[in-house]
Amino acid sequence: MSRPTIAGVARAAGVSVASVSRVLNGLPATEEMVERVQRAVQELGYVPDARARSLKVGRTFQLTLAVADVGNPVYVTMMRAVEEVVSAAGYRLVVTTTGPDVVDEVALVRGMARGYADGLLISPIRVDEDLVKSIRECEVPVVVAGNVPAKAGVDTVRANSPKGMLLAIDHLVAQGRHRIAFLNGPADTVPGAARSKGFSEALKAHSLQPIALAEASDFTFAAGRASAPDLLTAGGFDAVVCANDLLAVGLMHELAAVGLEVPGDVAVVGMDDSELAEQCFPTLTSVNLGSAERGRRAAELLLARIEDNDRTPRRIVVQPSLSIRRSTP
Amino acid sequence: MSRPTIAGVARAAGVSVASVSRVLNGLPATEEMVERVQRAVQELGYVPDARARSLKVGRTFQLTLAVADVGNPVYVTMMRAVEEVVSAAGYRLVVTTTGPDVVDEVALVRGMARGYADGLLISPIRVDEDLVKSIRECEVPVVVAGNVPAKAGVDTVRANSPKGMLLAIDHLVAQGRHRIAFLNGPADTVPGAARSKGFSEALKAHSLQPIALAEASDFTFAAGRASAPDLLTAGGFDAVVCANDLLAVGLMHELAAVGLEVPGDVAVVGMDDSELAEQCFPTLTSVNLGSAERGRRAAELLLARIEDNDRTPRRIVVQPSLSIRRSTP
DNA sequence: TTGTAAGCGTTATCAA
DNA sequence: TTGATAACGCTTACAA
Repeated sequence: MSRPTIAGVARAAGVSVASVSRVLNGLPATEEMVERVQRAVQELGYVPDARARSLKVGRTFQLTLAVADVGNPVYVTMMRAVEEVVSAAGYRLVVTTTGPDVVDEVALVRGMARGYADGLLISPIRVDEDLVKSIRECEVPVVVAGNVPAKAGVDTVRANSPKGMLLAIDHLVAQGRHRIAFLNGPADTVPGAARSKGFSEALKAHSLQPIALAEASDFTFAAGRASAPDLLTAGGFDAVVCANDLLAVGLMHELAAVGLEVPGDVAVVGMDDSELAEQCFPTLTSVNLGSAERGRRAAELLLARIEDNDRTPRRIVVQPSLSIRRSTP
Repeated sequence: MSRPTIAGVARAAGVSVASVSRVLNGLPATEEMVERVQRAVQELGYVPDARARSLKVGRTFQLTLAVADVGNPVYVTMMRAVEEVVSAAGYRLVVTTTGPDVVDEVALVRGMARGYADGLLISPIRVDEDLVKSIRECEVPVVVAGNVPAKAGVDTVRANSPKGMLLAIDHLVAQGRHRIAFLNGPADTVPGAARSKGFSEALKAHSLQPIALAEASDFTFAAGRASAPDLLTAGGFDAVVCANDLLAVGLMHELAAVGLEVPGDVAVVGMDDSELAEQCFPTLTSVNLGSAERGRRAAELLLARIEDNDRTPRRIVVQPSLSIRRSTP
């Protein structure tokens, strides 16, 4: 009643285990051999053990995608793109969640040495020395979807937040909005820092001063709502740029609650251009930071590095575009 | 430069591999032994290989959660609950996507025999004989979050859709809405069939006739939008119950597009009470089918079955509640 | 308490 | 072409 092994199949078929293995792996064998083995496999319902196999061949044909928060729709977009690429290449994709803490990210990267997968695609939200070190020392190829220092010596695919921010500001200014506020996520995160820098630069490019700034405790809907008062007490803005779509939607709810119309009184721009941007109301103008393309490119880099671990690390930057919807005039 | 093994550690520490293994697993050893081993482990940066370990001990300490669509926010809720329970029990959770096809589900269940994980928690969207068979024959414990026939002999945790539907209709009727339409997902899915049945029963309980019916091609936002015309051409309704939140939000967009106000002209009720129900505008009254609790209970059942595979299968039904928000009067 | 050695279920090398 | 057998890296009797 216990699971059949290759030995069981061999016995049932009256052949050696080596022959069973060969047939299963499509190596040369007589027709009769193939026939006998396949029948035994059928009868016993034999399925090869992936652990034993990978222990021997040194590959698992699994890839891990690690994201900070499965509830963030931007990761959904990325996941779908990654899944498509890796499954086409014959790999299984497994997704794990790291949570917002860098120590969990480090633990995950270190844990890859346990042989769970042939490669890791990670989108870290916070980065420190430890993480860079663990990535550099990781036993399996790692590709980072995000921004880590070049010295990490790892393939990266990242967005161009500053450019994206500029697109947002350009658009708002073109629509006559000059009193622009900014709702950022935590500034101690990689995206938070990038957005902040981008916002300052973009305003400067237009010789504008920021009207109000707020920093949410997280890149979530709830945090977006919670930081709305910080913006509202400052007041005086006719547009808000938000560091991601969840924050933007959270903010829009609070704006509605105090009777401010979007886009009439306040224009709102999100970032990520996730599925949520189309689902919310009014639909959200959002900076497309290329999450699908980043996912795709990152997956391709990972596959390439698995093929050849000696290639020099590439650092790809995906250019943003603006998806204009109803939350801006 | 290649990955250190337990033999390498043993050599470096000048002890046997067995001693290294013992120290690593916290078995009795002299203080000096512990000291020497730990130093060697540190120096070499040794991390035990999970494949080899699990091949030997027969457990992976991984659990797989399989969902149909990572983009559906109801799974986010469930995932979070499952993650919490299993990680507290010392398991790693890996998430895989099956897609909408039953053949992929079957392939996944069959594939579990490869030893990827110690258990599978699956939320199948379509169920057929093959799937039931593959679940019954699965080499590792399986818990189904959803509805499969009792003869499958498997632990299940399911929602009470009909009861949930009744809550929705009760609420609408109490608010004076009697011309109720229904936007279902595919009727050939498990949830689709359950919702359909529930809707009919609930209307009957109130001696009402359905005003309009539509069946979306999928449980997605896009499908919800696409089926709105089916409802709108029928017309004559003052409320719509939708089979899930994504469909409801998709519909609400189309209602707005033709100038119908929610809830003024049309009340809308969703199901799942996912994060999206709070994020959309107006916020969505939604039937809470207990996805968090279902996830939690399912995870507990899975852990219990891993402990003792001889326990008789349980079939848990989680009761629904109604989360009233702004989309109903 | 520690070491030796036999597996776990595969694949790959080598003879036959 | 096929079969015996040695790994892969670990845990665990069993012996010392």
